[in-house]
Amino acid sequence: MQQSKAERTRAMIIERSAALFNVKGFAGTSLNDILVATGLKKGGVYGHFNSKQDIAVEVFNYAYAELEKALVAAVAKHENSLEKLKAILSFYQNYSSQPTIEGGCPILNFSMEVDDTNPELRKHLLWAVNRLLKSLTRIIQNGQELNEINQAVNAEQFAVLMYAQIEGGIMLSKLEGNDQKLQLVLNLLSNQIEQQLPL
Amino acid sequence: MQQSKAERTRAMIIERSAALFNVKGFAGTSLNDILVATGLKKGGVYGHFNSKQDIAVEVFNYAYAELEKALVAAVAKHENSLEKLKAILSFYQNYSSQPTIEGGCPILNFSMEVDDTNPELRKHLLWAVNRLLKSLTRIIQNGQELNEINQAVNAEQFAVLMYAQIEGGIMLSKLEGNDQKLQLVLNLLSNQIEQQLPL
DNA sequence: CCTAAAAAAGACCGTTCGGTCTATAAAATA
DNA sequence: TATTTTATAGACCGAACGGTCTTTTTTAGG
Repeated sequence: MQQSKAERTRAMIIERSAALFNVKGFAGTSLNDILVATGLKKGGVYGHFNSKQDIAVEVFNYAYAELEKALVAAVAKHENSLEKLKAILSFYQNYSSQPTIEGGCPILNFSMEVDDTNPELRKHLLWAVNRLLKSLTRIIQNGQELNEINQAVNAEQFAVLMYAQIEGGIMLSKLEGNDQKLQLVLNLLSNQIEQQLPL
Repeated sequence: MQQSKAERTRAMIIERSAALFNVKGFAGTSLNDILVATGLKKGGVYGHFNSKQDIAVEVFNYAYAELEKALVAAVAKHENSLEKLKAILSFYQNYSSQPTIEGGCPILNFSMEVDDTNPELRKHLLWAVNRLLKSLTRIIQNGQELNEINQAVNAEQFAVLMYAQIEGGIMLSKLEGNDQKLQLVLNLLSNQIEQQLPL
């Protein structure tokens, strides 16, 4: 047994709490919700964390890591840069019905509540969104270096556009309760990729 | 004095509470926040509303109405359909620095918290987002009827794309604390309009 | 198996939560 | 201006909030 009991319990608390925060938000998730989800009592939880805020930070980091892991896995299956970008779209095709964490995109969910009110969590959000945008930009830039993608394209701009569209699509789908709008946005994005990126 | 005291006070409560809910969210806004913002005591507020939930619903309707009013005013200045669409982009250029209600787009803000947990408020959100998308679609369709916009364009699809991009841009700008990303998205959207919509 | 260390239980804390109700104050009407 | 109606204050409620601390239980090492 490599992992200590404490480490396992701590990880369990984060995993079980992730869906709570992602669905109900920071203010909407109570300590009692966490106790119910984990089966622990207050003493058991506060032995591993100092505050609800601390749990939320760890939960976001975990939720983002899961998202990134899934994205990296989807992208890694392909060699060609355009295929990599398409793989990201494919990943999001199933996303609203099978998100990595219940409730949908953690960046979107956390950012709407947190930006104005919670500077610590905001730091982590900024880190995550920049990391995602940089990875996206890098895929496009690599494609340009390998002569798979048109040099005239502004990689950073296209990455932002792509990301904004996906998040907007997720928001609409979440609100409407079906993935219709997200599928539409992803299809249109796929067209944009095919029309604008190739040499 | 046409408006009764009650009507004025009720309106005042909604207006003063709008920024609270829009910034801190439903769960994050307490009754006490509302009392401080309005200068009233509980008796004074609960004489006009039955619950915090009721206030939130009225606040959202008010916030959406303000947004729509501003959008309609911006669009009405132009005759040409393409100009109308560009006017919407211009409106959002100043949006993150000067939103109609503090906190940014009420649809985005409310939808992220509410969809999973608050069916009554969700109804109003769906109504608002559909109304906005229909108006956008209608502008494009009118442009097609007047031979200002290419018939080959799918009006509904373009409206969704445009809306998703704008909301995604707002989200990024809100998170980053500056309107850089929103400006970028709006510029790219402007290019898309110029390249795809004309005859 | 025994014991020291670690983890979890659960009682307890003050505060704040959303909401109710009665008494008072203010506004509208006659 | 007198009176009735309406609006607001403010005390009050039980429940839930996030968080602390002592005691008990469990885990792990010798």
